[in-house]
Amino acid sequence: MDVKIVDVALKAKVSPTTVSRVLNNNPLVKSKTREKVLRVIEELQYVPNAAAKNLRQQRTMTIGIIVPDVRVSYYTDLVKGIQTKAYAEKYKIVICDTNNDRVIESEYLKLLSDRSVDGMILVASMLTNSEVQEIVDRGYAVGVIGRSIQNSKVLNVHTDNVKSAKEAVNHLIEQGHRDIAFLSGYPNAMDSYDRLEGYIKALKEHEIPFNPSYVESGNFNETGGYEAMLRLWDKGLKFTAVFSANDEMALGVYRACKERGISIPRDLAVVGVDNDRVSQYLSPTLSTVNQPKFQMGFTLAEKLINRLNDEEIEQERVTVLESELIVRHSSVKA
Amino acid sequence: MDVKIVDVALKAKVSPTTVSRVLNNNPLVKSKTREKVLRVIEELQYVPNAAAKNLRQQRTMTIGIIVPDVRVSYYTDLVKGIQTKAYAEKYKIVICDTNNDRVIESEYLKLLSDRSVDGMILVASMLTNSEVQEIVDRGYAVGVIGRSIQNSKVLNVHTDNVKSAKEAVNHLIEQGHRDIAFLSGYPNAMDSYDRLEGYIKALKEHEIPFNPSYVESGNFNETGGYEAMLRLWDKGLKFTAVFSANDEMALGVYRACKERGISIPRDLAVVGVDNDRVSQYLSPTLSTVNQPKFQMGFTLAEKLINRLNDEEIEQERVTVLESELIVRHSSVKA
DNA sequence: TTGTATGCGTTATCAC
DNA sequence: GTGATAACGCATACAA
Repeated sequence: MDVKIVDVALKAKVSPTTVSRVLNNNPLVKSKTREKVLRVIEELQYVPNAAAKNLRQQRTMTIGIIVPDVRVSYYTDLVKGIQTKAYAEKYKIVICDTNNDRVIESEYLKLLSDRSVDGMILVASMLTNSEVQEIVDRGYAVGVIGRSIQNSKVLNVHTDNVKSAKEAVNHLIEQGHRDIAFLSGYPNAMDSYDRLEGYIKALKEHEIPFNPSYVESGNFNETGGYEAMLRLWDKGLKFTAVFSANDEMALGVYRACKERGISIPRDLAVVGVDNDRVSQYLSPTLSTVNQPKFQMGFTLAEKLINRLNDEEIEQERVTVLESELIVRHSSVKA
Repeated sequence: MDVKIVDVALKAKVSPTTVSRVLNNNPLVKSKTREKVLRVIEELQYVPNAAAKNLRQQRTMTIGIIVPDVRVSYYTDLVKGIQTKAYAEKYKIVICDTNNDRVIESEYLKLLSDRSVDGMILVASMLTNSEVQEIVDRGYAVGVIGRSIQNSKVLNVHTDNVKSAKEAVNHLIEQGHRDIAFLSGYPNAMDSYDRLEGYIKALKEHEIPFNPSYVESGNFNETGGYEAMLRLWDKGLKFTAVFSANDEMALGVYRACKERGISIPRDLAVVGVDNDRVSQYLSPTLSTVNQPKFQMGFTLAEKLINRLNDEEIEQERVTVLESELIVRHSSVKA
């Protein structure tokens, strides 16, 4: 089988312990010995066995990430941020794609709770609080993005969704709109909830009555956004603008409009959230609230790793990053 | 620490061996014993330790995937296919994003060669043949997408790139174009090479002389495509159509055209490859060669897993799947 | 500065 | 049907 530490030890005429010390940069080793060992390691192409190391050290230097769908650029931008930090800190990442399925998500959680990861990052998770709680209780470091959690240990990074949603809706109102629909995401997603709150606040401030009929859920995905639009129209509602809780659903809005011959922004103004990569390629380009996705992932990974390295760093459990409205063509009449 | 197999054994008044048998569905166990053990496992919320299991069994039920950039939908569609099959077969996946950097890719390869995975899938790899060879020699099952490899053991899935490139260029010629530029990807990528070949063949068949000046490399990414276009124009070349070896680079073409006030398809016809998700949202919509990305990933994972389960299944080392030209608006004048 | 002995938690082998 | 024991490959406590 593979070459192992004793093979190196024998050839270098030292003990396995010494080889281990060299591998782990223990400064006690005499530099001459170190060189000799390193030479043999090179010669034999020795690579330490991960399973043995993990078992012995009770840690795997691996972070698990559970995301709804790796094809959605919002999630992959987060992943990219996470993995950039993880890589810099010598951590590996395991990615689990739940396909937007809460059952699969539960199974993955179980799968990861076999100590194959040291910590987990749950993105837009649909798990129950008690499921998350249990993982924390088992001693895993946990971070979440896109959901709230009542646990005082779970790390979290988000933007001020209430504020940015308010800004987005204010922008629409300033463009002269008063009948504004809202497409929400998963009901239990914090992001979704907060954006609804911002939407309502903006209306209130302009003394526009809030009508719940104008709110439809699109589950954060393209198809959901498409179907939500059809439902809104089928109710016979009149509205001249729509605020979509994310850009993915806005894609569905575009599709629905195309089918029904409705012109954006002439007949319908659209604003999304995320600044998804696609949004700049749409026609018209989509006005949206930029989320610092890479930075969010990076920051959360940083905190998680700090905790794993149990450095006694004073760090906030929750980080709030800045988002900003990007006005493009979908919300401004020519 | 965690509850372990002996804790279960003690509480269930059996030996660890029996617990292990229950966990691994060994039929020898008396059903009454099995039930008792399962009850205790449930009570104690026991989850077997992965590292110990991996060490003992010399396998991890994990597949490593190395991709250039998880933000690119071509790659994530492949990943989705791989992970769907892997998940069904109880395999986990580790994803490594090289950020299009061959040095990082090498490091990841090293990282994964610590037996933390049983097999690897390399996507659009920039590794040398000998690097790949070494991994194979170490006993890892290896599959590749988007590169050729001289090794008789490496699994591969691809489409007929020569044929589909020829089709795409024929389509442009049929639209009346004779001066057609070609944007290639990485020089050593098989996909890139084959698409160039198809491009040349199509020209030859229509007795259009092949001029190497019309070929520029864009390294398969948006920026590369953009810069390649500028280089082509700066050479003072005249051409009315461009065939881009993938859709990502076509995005760069769109950007360059926008900047220079060149209208697609009126002044320049464009055809890409991949049927990237973005391509249908572009304006004009992008004509492209559809690649069955999900199926490619799925199929490769299937073969890899067959090999890992060392079933003596007779299977082809190389699979060729069908691709098809999708004509949209970027290549047809109104 | 280096080496010896032990154990991490599981499963495979063999005996009962 | 079930159990005792060894071994997977490494890092650590302790000894020298």
